[in-house]
Amino acid sequence: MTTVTRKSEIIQIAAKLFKEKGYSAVTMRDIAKAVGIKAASLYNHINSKQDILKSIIISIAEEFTNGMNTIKSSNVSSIDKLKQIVKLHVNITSQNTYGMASLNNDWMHLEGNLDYYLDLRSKYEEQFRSILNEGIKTNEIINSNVEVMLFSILSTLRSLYLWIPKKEDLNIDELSDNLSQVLINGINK
Amino acid sequence: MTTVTRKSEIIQIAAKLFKEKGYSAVTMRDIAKAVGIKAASLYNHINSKQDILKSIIISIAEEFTNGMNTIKSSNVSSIDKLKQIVKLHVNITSQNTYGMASLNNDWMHLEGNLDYYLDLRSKYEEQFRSILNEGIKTNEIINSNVEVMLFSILSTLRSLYLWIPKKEDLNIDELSDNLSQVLINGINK
DNA sequence: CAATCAAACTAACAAGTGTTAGTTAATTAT
DNA sequence: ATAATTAACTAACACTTGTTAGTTTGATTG
Repeated sequence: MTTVTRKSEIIQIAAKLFKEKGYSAVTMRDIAKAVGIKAASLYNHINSKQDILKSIIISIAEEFTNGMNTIKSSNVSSIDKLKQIVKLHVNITSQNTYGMASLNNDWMHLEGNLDYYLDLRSKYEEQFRSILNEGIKTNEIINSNVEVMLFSILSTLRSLYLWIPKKEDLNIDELSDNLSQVLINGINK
Repeated sequence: MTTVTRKSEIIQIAAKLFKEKGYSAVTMRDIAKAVGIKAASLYNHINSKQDILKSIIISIAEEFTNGMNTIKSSNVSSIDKLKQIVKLHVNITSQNTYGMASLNNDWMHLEGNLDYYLDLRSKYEEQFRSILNEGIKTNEIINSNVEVMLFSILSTLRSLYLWIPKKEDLNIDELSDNLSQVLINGINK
């Protein structure tokens, strides 16, 4: 049984505001008003504004790290690993579009955990890159510029938080399949 | 002869700071210090912080609108139009990576020109969409989910500002060709 | 019933915010 | 040479910022 604490409620509401205006433009009074209490009362539940940001970003970053580790060590083709990465992004993003906005746009405002976040991110990209390289070696993937392929796919996946909320009646599996199709096979007939 | 005015210098420096920390987190004193003067002196050249943001974003948005209009009315295949759109993004972004960051991340902080910006953006997307639909009709493009294709390509192009600065010895034409290849034909062998 | 505690409140703080007013020195135009 | 302009400065403003201290209220527990 997962109890919805007041703290988690505050963090969720803050994430929504952060998505709309960015971390720096959102004040503690903004968050308090959205929660329905006074700014000072927030401190009965959270330590600081910075701590809210950390709670939002780090947990998601670790989800991605864990997901990537699982995929990396799974015994399937490189193309199938890419499809699983797409699924990973669609799943995490659809469950927390607000948080994904903070992760994408406000990571530089992390104070005590910036190095840790950057470390997770660069390792994630490195594992992604090595999956592409392996696919080239096994002749599954075209021998083109790896950085361009990585950039192209990752940019799309990282922007999902902007597009998923627009889709009413979202079918996660259908979206994942569509995305994989377009990202892997292109749009050319 | 294009004279580099003090005003344009301030706007360029501000854009760089906006890219690093976002509009709201950058203070007039930050900008002044980077320029090498006092905050109050900025007002001899610009009207307000908001005006700096407007100068950065609107000019770029209009560049995209003009480029898209030209492409839309050109007499080439849909695939070639897409290649031209890729070129348009690479060209504009490589000339102003700082400004592109503001356009992507700080557009919501536009005060007097938000509606105008949103109008340009939605019309741009609409024209992009119609090029894809035409390509489907002429059998150049797969008859898959248009929104997913649009989202996928546009997300990649909009993220270029993050990746272009990392490439030393950037070859614009080579990057455009590589990107077109990946976006249109995918990475599958 | 008394004691405890969680979670709200009011009031205030020190620091930082964008911006204005007024001044000064150096350059340019008449 | 004098006037006008440009672009810097100092000082200050009204307001907002994140946060702390101390208090009150209502529910829960012994």
